Amino acid sequence: MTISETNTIEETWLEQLQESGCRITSPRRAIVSILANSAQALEAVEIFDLSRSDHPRMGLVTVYRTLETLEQMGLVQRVHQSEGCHLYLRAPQGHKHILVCKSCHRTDYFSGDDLSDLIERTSQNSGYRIEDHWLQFIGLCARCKKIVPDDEILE
Amino acid sequence: MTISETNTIEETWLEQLQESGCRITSPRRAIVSILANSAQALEAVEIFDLSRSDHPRMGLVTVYRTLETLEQMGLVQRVHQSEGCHLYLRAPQGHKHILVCKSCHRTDYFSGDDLSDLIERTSQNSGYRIEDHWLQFIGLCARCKKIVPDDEILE
DNA sequence: GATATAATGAAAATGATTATCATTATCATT
DNA sequence: AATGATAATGATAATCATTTTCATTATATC
Repeated sequence: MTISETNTIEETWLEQLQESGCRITSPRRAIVSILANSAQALEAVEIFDLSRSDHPRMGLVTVYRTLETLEQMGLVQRVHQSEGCHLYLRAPQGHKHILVCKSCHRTDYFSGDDLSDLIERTSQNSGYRIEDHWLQFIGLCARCKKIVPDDEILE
Repeated sequence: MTISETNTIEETWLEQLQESGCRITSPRRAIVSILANSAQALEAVEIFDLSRSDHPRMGLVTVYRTLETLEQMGLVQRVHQSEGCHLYLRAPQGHKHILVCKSCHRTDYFSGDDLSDLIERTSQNSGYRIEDHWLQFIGLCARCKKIVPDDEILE
């Protein structure tokens, strides 16, 4: 009897790291594990704090370095905030756009837009070579919406 | 014979500042003058440097404070960059989206999209209350495109 | 198991932005 | 035009996120 192996995201990431010539180290395992399993966009320092429960010797610098590596490999993407630091999020397959809760940093994806026409048109009109775009919605998720009632003024 | 007064953006901004209960000071004049006349999104420190040619005693802190005031009044908007600091730009009338040159920070506006349907649909599907959105195109303007040829790999 | 070297983490540096606070300048009032 | 209340300024220091440096440690290969 063969036990069927379920490849978790985590394992896949570690394999990809290895294939890119990176060594598999325990700090990397810890960081990968957190990011691969979080539905929430996290700050570097949050990853640092979470990882230290299992891995007390973790350095914040290692978190930043690993994030950089994972981002370059396309496994993690940054989420931009209008203020403060970046958030980091497991990247979805294919290019999707993000919906971020500004209160709890929960993140969901949405699609259904197609910007390619607009990009084409805009680059023709402007003469720019458009290389990248951001489309990000910011708001309150269903849960946080309840805590902060509708009629309350938010800034 | 009456001389017709042309209200420059600059004068309009100063009036608006005054109407909001702010005092008109010479550092503010200098900062307003730079921002009202720039077609380019500027860093705080660039505004600082530019202003000191006329106003050598300018403080960087004053630049930040004035930017905050002008942003709150809707006269200036921030341009987000994936790395580094914010850029600040004279806000267009009405909500338009921005096209930023990542080389020279020249900025143009584009419109022609309508996200309201997508926002409506997405907020229904997700349960989020969407309060804000960013749509920003990043690339090379016509001028910088020439300097960096098409076939060169950019990162 | 030994070895080359990639990765780590402690400490310090950096760069953008914000807070503090004594001094200065503006503007409404005399 | 001078006065005075106080808004604004700017020098300095603080903060916060991130990066650099470098001696030490751990990994994958021989």
